[in-house]
Amino acid sequence: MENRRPSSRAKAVPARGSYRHGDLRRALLEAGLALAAEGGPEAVVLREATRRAGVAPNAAYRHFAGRQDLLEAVRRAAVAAMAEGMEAQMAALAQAGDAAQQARARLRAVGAGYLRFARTQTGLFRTAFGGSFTLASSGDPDTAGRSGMDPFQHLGHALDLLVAAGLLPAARRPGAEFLAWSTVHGLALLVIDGPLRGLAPEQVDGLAQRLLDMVERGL
Amino acid sequence: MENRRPSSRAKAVPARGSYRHGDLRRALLEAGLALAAEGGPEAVVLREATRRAGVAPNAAYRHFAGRQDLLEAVRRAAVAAMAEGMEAQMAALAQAGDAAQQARARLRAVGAGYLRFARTQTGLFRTAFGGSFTLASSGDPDTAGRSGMDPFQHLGHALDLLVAAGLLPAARRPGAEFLAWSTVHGLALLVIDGPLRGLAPEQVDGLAQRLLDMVERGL
DNA sequence: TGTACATCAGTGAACGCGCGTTCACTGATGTAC
DNA sequence: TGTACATCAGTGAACGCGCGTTCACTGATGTAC
Repeated sequence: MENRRPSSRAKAVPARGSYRHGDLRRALLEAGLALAAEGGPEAVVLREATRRAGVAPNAAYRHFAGRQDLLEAVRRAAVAAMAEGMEAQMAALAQAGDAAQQARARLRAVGAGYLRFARTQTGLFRTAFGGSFTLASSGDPDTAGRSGMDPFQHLGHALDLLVAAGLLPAARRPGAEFLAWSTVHGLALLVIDGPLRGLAPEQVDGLAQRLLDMVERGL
Repeated sequence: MENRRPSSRAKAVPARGSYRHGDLRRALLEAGLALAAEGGPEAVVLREATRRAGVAPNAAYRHFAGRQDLLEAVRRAAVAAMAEGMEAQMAALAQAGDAAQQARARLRAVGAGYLRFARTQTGLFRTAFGGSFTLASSGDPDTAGRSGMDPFQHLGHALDLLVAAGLLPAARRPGAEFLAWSTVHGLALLVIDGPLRGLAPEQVDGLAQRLLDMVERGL
């Protein structure tokens, strides 16, 4: 089952293979993601990524400007992974109920998806949102899930639906994403890095539900 | 104005001076705090602390087991500094109003103190609560402010007053500190490390007020 | 179809960096007699 | 009060570490003729 040489460009399946390695850029990115998943952003180490890709350390410089550049690419991919986690959570939603019920369920799914991702993919979460980070410029495909939306856009959309359903006064809509985000972000960090570290998943879920109740009531 | 030799133990003022340096442990701790204030926890570097104390690198090992031990001491001191920030915020409170008004004002002061500390002492905040951290064992004097309470105890106390004033159903009291903390912690991080980084202090205050409104209403 | 050439992905070796930490020491102090 | 001794805070030199990054290279590929 050895690789045949591509006649001109071929191999067909990967959009754009590179010459020697096949697709070193992708391999490095995936190694970086694995490192991030294992140990968070500071574990994304150039030399280790090249090691895992089976390549000399400096080969990375053909595809990334340096360590920082690789880390940034990994970060975007981690954000996209979070978006997909949220989408999975929303897909599991019942389609029943009126617009109001659906809007509320959607907002909760966004929050629950955030927390679930933080809990189950802690390394990636810390890479995406753990340290210094900025909002992706809207529409960056690297940070979007399958739906084409990034996590922040999902949150904004859920809040828009809440307004449309008459559950959130339009006057309170501006900036509401930051209030909701703060809340859930804070709990996520308390759970993964803070004093709530040891909590059983069910206990975390309980807290999360109360927190989301609080947001709904308070918003 | 040269130092006279102490006759037996003397120098009197510092509780327990060490022999050669005067009080190297304290000097290292303070250098560590300065480093943390400038660059957060990862800036707390043993060699640099000794450099600032004017001492050989390995001298630190007379007073700390190693880098981790120094960092931990710095962390506790940073937590205590936050407690004092909260206390300052509470001291500025009007004593007027009934118990209900006072209880609410107190909770807001705790939250506002937290956010203010995060904004004005970012490096120390990140050292205290930025990475992995655990709750101090209750009553640890190293993490307490002048009042003898640490930040978490201040929050708990404010919530107790809220219950006493009849503003928070006792049934909802258990775990409420984690909900309130999450909320404020999340906003703090969004402001210092996240997408809200560029915001003017007044805008942050505006968001903070809305957030605290939300907590009060939602709790 | 066949040969000469240009491209550029990956190589191999080496750098300087600052870090935390260990070792055997030295010399000012406090204490026993 | 005066001398001998023990203590132990701080010294000086050195370590190994893995990192990111640079250099001049090599050799498989794609392309021009």
